[in-house]
Amino acid sequence: MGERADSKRRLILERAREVFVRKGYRAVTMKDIVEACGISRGGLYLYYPDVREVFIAVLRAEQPRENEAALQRVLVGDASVREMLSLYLEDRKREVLSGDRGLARAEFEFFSSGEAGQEAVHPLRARFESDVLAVTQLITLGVKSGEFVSESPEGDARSLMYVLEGLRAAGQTYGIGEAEVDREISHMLSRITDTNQEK
Amino acid sequence: MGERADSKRRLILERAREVFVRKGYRAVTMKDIVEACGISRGGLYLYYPDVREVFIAVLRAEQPRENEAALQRVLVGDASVREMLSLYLEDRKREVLSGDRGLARAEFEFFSSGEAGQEAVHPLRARFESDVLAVTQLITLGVKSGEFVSESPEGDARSLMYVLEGLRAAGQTYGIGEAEVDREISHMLSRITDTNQEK
Amino acid sequence: MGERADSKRRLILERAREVFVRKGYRAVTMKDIVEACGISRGGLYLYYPDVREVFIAVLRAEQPRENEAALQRVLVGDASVREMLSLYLEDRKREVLSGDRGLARAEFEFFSSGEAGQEAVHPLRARFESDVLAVTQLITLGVKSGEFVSESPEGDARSLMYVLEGLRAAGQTYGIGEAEVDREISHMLSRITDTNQEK
Amino acid sequence: MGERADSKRRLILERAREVFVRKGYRAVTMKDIVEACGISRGGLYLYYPDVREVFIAVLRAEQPRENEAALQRVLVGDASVREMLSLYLEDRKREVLSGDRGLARAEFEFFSSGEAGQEAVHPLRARFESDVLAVTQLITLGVKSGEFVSESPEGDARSLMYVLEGLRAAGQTYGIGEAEVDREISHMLSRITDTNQEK
DNA sequence: AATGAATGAGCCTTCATTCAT
DNA sequence: TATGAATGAAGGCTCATTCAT
Repeated sequence: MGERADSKRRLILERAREVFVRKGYRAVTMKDIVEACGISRGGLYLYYPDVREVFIAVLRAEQPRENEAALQRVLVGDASVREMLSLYLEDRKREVLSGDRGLARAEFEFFSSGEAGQEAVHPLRARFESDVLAVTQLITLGVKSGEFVSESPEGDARSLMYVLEGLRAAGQTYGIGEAEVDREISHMLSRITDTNQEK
Repeated sequence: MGERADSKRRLILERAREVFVRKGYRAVTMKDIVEACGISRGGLYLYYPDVREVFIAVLRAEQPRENEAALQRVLVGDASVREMLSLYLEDRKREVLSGDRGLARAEFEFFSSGEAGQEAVHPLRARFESDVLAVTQLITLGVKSGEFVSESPEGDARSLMYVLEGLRAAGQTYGIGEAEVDREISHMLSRITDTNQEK
Repeated sequence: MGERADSKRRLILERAREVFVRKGYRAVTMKDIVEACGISRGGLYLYYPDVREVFIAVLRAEQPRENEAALQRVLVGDASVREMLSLYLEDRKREVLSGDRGLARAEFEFFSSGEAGQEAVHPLRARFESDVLAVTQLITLGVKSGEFVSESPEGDARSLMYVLEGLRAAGQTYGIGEAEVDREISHMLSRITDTNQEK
Repeated sequence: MGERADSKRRLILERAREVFVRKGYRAVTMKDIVEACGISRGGLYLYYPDVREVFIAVLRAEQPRENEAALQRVLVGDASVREMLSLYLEDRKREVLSGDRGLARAEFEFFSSGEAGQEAVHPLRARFESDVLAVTQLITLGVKSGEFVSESPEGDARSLMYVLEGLRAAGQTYGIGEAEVDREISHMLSRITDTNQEK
């Protein structure tokens, strides 16, 4: 029961995820998902009543992936704080630049189309806040070690995150070049970097 | 002929614009547009072959409106530079908080859905750059008048714009409160206002 | 416009009527109607949004046919009152015995399935009352001419009608033979015919 | 085996009966029955191959219930013949007026939809004839006791039954009020009631 | 015997698009 | 130019029915 059904659910979510990554949210039909899963029309309806529910399930399944990502991605390793932040930002930069925005586009379409009820609102904000927290901690560590200068680590972290968010949005709409991303990141970093470290 | 056709085109674009504002891009059908315009199905096809072309035309018609907007919106008046920036930011804040993003949502859906060829890529970027320019000029003015402190007016303007972009994106997805918008804007402004900042 | 649309509507109702006669109400699909009309799927939806509406329209179109029927069917001719009543009863008898109950079955399914709102409730009762009235008048005439004996023409007419209704119902469910119909009709008639009855 | 199977069959028929009472015949799906029984899809198919067979089985199980009903309901008690007939008619009146027609609606749909083969035709006719018989006996008794006047007890019984059938049919389609039912019953009764008893 | 996951046929409904007028 | 009736493809959804376990 649970066994089989669970693995089927996993299969569906996995394949559906690929579809959402490829086509966004609005353009996805039950038929698309059915075909991606290699199951029958009725078979899919056995698990999810419509595209919306599939997407919400995909979002939910995404959370673990994300949660683990944020802090772990940043804090692991014996690198210096500066290097850790750089690594994190490299990651985000790649995300911004690559067409592979993962679910980002689908999420955006989903949330901006009013189909999102309340249930599905959390994951994205959770991810954002989790990243803010991670970066805040990094900056705090950096301030202690003398690598960074910040009167408000959380404020600076949050601004940085919003800039990244803005870069992502810009990248998704009108496209953005590596140079511009680098420039923005440098500019934001320069604010929390002791002027004497900057070379 | 040209006369008549032009005014018909204008009518279509005007009504279609309202539809796009209301429903975004993907959800809009030729039928929606036809009904909004009060013309016949065939009549619409006489001017535009599909939704995409209507939208592109709407975008093009939008540009003048935008271009005029940015600088004018900011530089008009005999207020102090500081007040002018505040006014502009108030504007953007309202935009972020209200669901009414004008064509923004439709544009986003359009550009992020791969349906945009090359032809129409400009408008959003153009608007962004136009705003960057306006704010850069404001900051430069402010530096001259001693109201602002900035080593790189354009860099600071751009960062500010990206934060606004990020706030908008966040607002569109998981929602955002006035307090948070205020906090972000204040934080960014404090960089170019606080005399002690850079030293 | 009206011209063309009206004739199309008439075509649809005519063909749909045949379908309802053949299959009743519940079993009829939009597809059935579409095929019976020889038009396209979308074409039907242009005129009626679902089976229910088609049926209601069929019912409405039926009324004139019916109204004209009742009295006319009975009172026309220069036959004696007795003969006129006999003719009418022959008619009903044929109706009871033949499987061809016209729309009766469909109407029954429609009204007994709760899908009938208020709008369409009238036709069946209207027809019944119209028939009651006709028969009442006949009996009254007969009493005057000395052919019939009745203390309450309307009461007798109504009872007769209910018996016919019962015969029809019986015929529709478990079937009924000509002999039984004849027997019932005779029995009811004997009440208003036999001079010795009431004494 | 037989044991277990029989009780399972009984369970199914019991629950299925409720479904048919509620939804009629045509609207009932195997799924409805499965859910009402709380058994598995496959489980139901083990006993009945389709809705039709379930319904026929329900009908068959209904007969005992009915047969016992008619005569018993009427002849039991030490009331006068007149009172016994009144009781029976009260019963029927309630049946006509209440929306709760038991299986009547489903039966009607079943028989009038051509899905009834020959096998299942009996129950309804059997019930009708059984009622005719009971009322015939009552009238005969009444004639003997001087309470009723009838030249043909069976003929009068049968007419009365058809009127009841007609009332039921009318009630099911266009609705009928208590006054009208009373009026009809009185009218029919007045025929077999000695004029001098009518006060 | 019993289960319930899976299948696929069938009907519903909406639109983009065409075309005769 | 303009109309809007008509078409048919596309996708949604529900069940009857089967079958491996």
